[in-house]
Amino acid sequence: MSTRGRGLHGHVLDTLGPAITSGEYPPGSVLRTDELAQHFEVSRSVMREAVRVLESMHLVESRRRVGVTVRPKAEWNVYDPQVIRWRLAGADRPHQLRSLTVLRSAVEPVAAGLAAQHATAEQCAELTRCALGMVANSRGHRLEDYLFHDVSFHRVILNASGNEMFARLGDVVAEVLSGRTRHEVMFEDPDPAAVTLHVRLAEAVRARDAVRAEELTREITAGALQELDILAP
Amino acid sequence: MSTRGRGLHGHVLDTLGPAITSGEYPPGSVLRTDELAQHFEVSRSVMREAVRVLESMHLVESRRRVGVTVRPKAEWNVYDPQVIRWRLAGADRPHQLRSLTVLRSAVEPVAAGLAAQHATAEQCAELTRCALGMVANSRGHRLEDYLFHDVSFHRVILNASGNEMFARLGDVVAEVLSGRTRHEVMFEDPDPAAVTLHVRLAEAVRARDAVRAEELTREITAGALQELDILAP
DNA sequence: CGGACATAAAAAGTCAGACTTATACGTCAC
DNA sequence: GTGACGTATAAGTCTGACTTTTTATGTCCG
Repeated sequence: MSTRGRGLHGHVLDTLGPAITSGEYPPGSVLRTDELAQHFEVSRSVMREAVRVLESMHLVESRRRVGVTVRPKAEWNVYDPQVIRWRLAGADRPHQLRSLTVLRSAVEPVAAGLAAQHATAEQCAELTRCALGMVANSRGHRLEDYLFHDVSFHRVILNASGNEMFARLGDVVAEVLSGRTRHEVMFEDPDPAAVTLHVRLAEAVRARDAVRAEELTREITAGALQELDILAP
Repeated sequence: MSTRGRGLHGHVLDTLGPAITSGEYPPGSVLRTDELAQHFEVSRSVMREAVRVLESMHLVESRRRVGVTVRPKAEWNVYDPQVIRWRLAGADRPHQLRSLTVLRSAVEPVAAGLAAQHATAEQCAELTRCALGMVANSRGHRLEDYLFHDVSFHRVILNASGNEMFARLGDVVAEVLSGRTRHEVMFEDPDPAAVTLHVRLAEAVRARDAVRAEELTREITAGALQELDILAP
């Protein structure tokens, strides 16, 4: 999923990216292009392309006579979906998950308010469909199906906000929600209260009630934060 | 500023990036690596590195036997600082400015609330210093100095939130604020009400009053949005 | 002993050319 | 019309030689 046959440099990135974001090469580490090329058994040209990509993510800096140095974490492009995926797959997954959930709690309520103002009839319908799907799969350990509708729901909200910056967070939200059910232990059925909130949110958007939509979303994201505190206090 | 001597491929990006984000090569356009290399008078290896970077930003997709095709705008990594800069420098600057301001209005209030809880004594002091600097330069067309303190103020808030995702938006906010005074016409001195809000926000953070900090920031960002509506309704 | 300056080495950067591989597209047979 | 097949095309890869920049070293002179 992450690396479709993007060629050799993609394969290198799949190994080197996680190695850097996981701290295996801590900030300040110096890598040599030639050595890396040998290590990965690729040509220097391929290795250079990979380094260029890492450089564009501000993960590393390449300087003559010095080598490729890993940049401090604070400078990384942490909004790059690829970086997010690498970090979620690595050691500081819990930390990253919390950061992203806080981000959600800031963005989604505002997005929902805007969605209530700008959603098309089609988007309203889709929203209702997702909410119903969540209800239908909220019992009996149908976690995968529930997740699918949950993700779709939030994607529609973000898209309907009409703000491109919000819309592009759809993948992030999907990643966070998926992780919750797939990586973290999730034996029980989803919280019925959360399901109800989604249904009411769909109604609020359809009713063009921006204030209520925003407030309901605040409750949803507050729940997500609370859930994190329970899992990893 | 954007391109420190990043080598030839950096120069190519500085031309090709804006050309794509500005719509000069609309989505679906097909470019050929060889032709581009000739056009920019660089070797294919350099051109390939540039393409890889554009690919990592999801601006283009490179496929065998087809070429390098420009991806639809909806797939671009719009959080990439480089992409943001390119777009702010191009034709849809107003649109991008609005998107970013809406993003600010979602993120900054929550960040301020967290800052009130987590700011160190040093950060509180820095915040007060910035606020005072804004006051001191709020009259007499000292726009550049005012801007400097304004940007610093918001950076400190975002950093003090303790959330890395928020912290990384410091550059974006800086870009938006700078643009407001430097690109958009800004004859008059800043709104005294806004200055007061910043002073009160610094106080709220120092007093650890998260609710008030959040509310004050909401007023600040609401003002920024309103300002946009006046300039480009 | 110490600072200025020249020198050398190291690593990234650049280029050119040959070769490989995947794939879109056209052709031909059925 | 449909399917199999061949071919042309453009990206992908590799290699080796060369250039450029930056840093470390070492020497000479004060």
